[in-house]
Amino acid sequence: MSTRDRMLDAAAHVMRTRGLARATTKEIAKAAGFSEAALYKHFRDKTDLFLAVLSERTPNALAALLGGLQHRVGQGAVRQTLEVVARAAIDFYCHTFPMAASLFSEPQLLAAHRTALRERNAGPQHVNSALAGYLAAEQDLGRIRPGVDPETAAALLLGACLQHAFLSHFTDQQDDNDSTSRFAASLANTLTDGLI
Amino acid sequence: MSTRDRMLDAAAHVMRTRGLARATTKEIAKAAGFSEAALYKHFRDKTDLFLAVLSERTPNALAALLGGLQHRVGQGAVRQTLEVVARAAIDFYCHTFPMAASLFSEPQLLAAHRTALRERNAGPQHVNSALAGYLAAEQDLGRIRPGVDPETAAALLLGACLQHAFLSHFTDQQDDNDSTSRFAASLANTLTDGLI
DNA sequence: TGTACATCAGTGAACGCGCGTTCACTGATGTAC
DNA sequence: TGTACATCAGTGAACGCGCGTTCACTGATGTAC
Repeated sequence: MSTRDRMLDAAAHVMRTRGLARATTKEIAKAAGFSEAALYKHFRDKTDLFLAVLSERTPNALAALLGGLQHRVGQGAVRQTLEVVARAAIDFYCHTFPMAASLFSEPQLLAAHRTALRERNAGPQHVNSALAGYLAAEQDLGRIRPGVDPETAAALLLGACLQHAFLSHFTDQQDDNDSTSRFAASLANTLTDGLI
Repeated sequence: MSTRDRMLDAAAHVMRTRGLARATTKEIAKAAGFSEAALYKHFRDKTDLFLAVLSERTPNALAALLGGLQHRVGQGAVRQTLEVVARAAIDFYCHTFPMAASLFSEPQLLAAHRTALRERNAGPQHVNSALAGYLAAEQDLGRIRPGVDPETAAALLLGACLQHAFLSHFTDQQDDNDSTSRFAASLANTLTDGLI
C-alpha cells in the first residue's frame, strides 16, 4: 500500500472519528505514521488532501447498485427492489453523512468539492435521478401507476434513508442490522401501497 | 435590543454565512459591533456562545405547526394537511440545515448540543414523532389504512423534505417559492396514493 | 567489483499567523448625604 | 444642589498556543563506468 494511500486512509479516519475541525495535519500525519512534512510531498496543501479524500475515499457501492437497476426493470417485484435500494442507501448514507455534513462548516471546501463532483458528473443528486430512472422504466411497463412522478417517489424513499442516517448520528444511536432491515422493508411497503 | 441579543444575532449570521469554521470571535464581535472582549462579559466562552445560538436562534415554527396538528385530526383531507406540513418542513430544514450539519465537524459541540436538547425534550427526532402522532390519530379514525406504520410514513415525508434542503445547499441551487410548493404537493400526493 | 555521484522519500525543527482568552483600564450612570 | 464614591458595560492591547507550511537536511537506493 503506497504512502499516499496510507495518508488518505488516515485522513479519512481522522475526519470521520475526530471531525473535520480536529482533522489537523498533525493528527493525520500521526495516524498515517509519517511526519507532517511528508504530507506535503504528496499533496499541495491541506485542501488538496481533503479533496482527494472526498474523491477517492467516498464509497460508490450505492452508485454501482443503482447503475445496475436497469437490469432489474420488469424483474421481480418493484417493492422488493425498493427494499434492496433502501437497505443499501441507509448503509451508504450512514457511512457518508458525517463527512458530507462537515463540509457545511467550510463553505469554500464545499464549493471546491462541488466543482470536483460536477466534473465527474457525480454527487448526491445523481443517486436520486438514478432511482427515478428505474422507476420511470417500470412505469413505462405499467408496473407503477401513470400518475406517479418518479423523481418525487425517489425523493421519498431516499430522503427517508438520508434522514435516518442523519438522526442516527445526530442522536448518537446507531442501530443494528436487523432494525435497519426492518425499516427498509417498512419504507418500501409504505411507499408502494400509500397511506389510504 | 439587548447587547446579548445583538451578539446572538451576529453569531447566528456569521455561522450561517461564513460557516462554523470561520465563525471566529473576531468575526462575530465585528458583526455585532462590539469588541471581542465584550463577548466574554455575556458568555463564558465560545462554546457557551454557540450553544446559546443553537438554543435561542433555532426557529420553532415547525414545532408549533406540528403541535397544532392534533386539532386537525379528522378535519380536512389528510393529503392537504401533509402538503402543509411538507411545505413548512422544507422551509424549516432549508433554514436550519447548514448550522445543524456544521455540528458534525465538531463532535464535542454536537454532543453538548445533544445534551441541551435532551433536557428540553427537543431535537429533530421529535418532529418525526409529532407527525407520526397525527397520522396515528387519523388512522384511529379510519382515514388511513390500518396496515400503515405512522412512524414510517412520517419518515418518508419529512425525510424527503430534509433531503431536499440538503441537496439545495449542497448543490447551491436554492429554488423559488413556487417550485417548493409544487414539490410539497407532489410529495403529499405520492405518499398518500402510493406507487401502484 | 568498486567508486563516485544522482535521486528521492521522508524528517526535525523552525516559521509566521490567527485564534480564543484575559487583563488593566475608561467613562458613563446611579446613589448617598 | 453639589460632591464623593460605587457600579458596570465595554475596550485596546497583549498573552500563549496550536495551526499549516517550509526549510535544510539525512540516508537508502539506483546508476554509470
